[in-house]
Amino acid sequence: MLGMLPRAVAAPITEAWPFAAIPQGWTAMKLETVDIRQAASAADIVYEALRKAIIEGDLAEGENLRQDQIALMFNTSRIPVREALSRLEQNGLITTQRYKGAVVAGLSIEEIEEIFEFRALIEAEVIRLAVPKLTGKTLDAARRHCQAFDSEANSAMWGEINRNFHYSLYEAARRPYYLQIVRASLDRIDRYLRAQLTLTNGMSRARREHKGILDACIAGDADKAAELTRDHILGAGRALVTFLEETRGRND
Amino acid sequence: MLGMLPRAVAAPITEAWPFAAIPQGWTAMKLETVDIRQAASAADIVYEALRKAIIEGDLAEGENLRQDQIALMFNTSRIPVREALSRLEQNGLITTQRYKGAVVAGLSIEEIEEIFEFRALIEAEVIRLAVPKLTGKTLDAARRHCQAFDSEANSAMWGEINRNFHYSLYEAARRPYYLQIVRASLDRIDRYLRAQLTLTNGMSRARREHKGILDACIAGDADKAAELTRDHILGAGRALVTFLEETRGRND
DNA sequence: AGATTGTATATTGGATCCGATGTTTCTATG
DNA sequence: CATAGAAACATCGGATCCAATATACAATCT
Repeated sequence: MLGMLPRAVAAPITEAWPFAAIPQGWTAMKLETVDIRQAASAADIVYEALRKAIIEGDLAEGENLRQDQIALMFNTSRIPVREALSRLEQNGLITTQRYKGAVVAGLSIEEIEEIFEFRALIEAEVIRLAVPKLTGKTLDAARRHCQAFDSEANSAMWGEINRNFHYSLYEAARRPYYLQIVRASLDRIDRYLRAQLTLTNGMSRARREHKGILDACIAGDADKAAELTRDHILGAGRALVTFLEETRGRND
Repeated sequence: MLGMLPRAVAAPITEAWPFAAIPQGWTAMKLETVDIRQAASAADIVYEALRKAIIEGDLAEGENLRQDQIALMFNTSRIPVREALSRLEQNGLITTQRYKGAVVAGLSIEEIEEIFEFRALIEAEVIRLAVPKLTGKTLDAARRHCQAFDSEANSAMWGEINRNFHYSLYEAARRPYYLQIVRASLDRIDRYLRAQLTLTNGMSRARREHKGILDACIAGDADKAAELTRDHILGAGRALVTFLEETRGRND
């Protein structure tokens, strides 16, 4: 499996990670979180690692991304790094300027509001399509993910658990294109959500609403599950916006 | 303006285009269709040109895309070409395999159905949001695009006119993220739509439905405009699917 | 002193070269 | 003559080198 990749890139997985070469603030990025076996090229690894680091908030908004530094980190040349950065820009996660470099993209409050509105529309529809196709197995998985909220104390994992819960239900809709869009939308705002969830106590409400959605799914009530999902997302969006308005000014 | 770009890439615009270097079947691709001034790099130009060629059907489904051939076409090296191909793959327009190359991605009938269903959901909502914000100016523009259907005999232009009509209304919603998604969705299925429109006489119905949507917009009836848009897209999807089922088998 | 210009450094985008691997063709042998 | 193995060819991903440009800072002029 690993042999499929250039050795220089795969090496950090098994050997010691060259932390000394990493610029300040970068040590939090862990390559172990990237599934090497699914990567076809070094650019895939760099892309996935950077994407994770951005959506998890390890790379702060506005942080400079220097090609040669990243190349050094991944023990590769700048070519795969550029390809990864180009893809990240395509997805709106970073912005680049010629001869000046790339920075992690920030979102204005208006943009965040739009994305939540959009997510509410899509995800409500996805769950409506999913409910009639739910099996006992997928419901069990959703139940487990729902309970994982209660047992997980590490707030850094909440974002991941949140995704797992929703996706476990969404998968049943068998709409890969919808899910791809949902994933991209969540990527954009995930780090803001994580910050808000850990700093405020928005988790208790999320737990309650998740239980409600799950119950509607178990009852087979597609319309109710859709409405609850819609309210859940819009409510989370409103909470996030008020949180951000306190943190930063209205114009940002 | 042009000076912002490496000379070798910008050259074909003003000087003679090296058609001799282009492999067979490629002469239909015209660089003039790409707005050079908005491109920050050669990769942007290659990306836009290939994207246009794919969505307009100039590059057939399954067609091989060789890096060095494309690089020859654009009078550049393979590096920007690879970046462009990587971005196209991210958007699902092509698929690549190591050491084997890239091919224009094809969609199964199920995937096409899903995308139309998705578009109906999003675009209906976009027009619902747009109607209250429509001004006389944007309505005039939409009216002009709607009439352009009647006067345009060149069927190759219908796809472009269709986009212009819908987008002129959608813009008023002031939802850039929605529009970005709409654009990406349309990119995926546009070439199939174009083929179907020119080979069947689906244009008359499209004309009629466009007029209905426009009238609802003029009347300020957001719900009706949304419903008509939804029906318009779903109807076009059904027509396309039956067309494709006749052309190819159900499994493809 | 402040503004302006010139130079050194940093950083990006692109070209060329190289190694790895898939594909095709040709030859040798049963 | 058919088939298996080898060799030539094609193609891709990555590394290294080079050109263009932005920024920072020092030197110079008013």
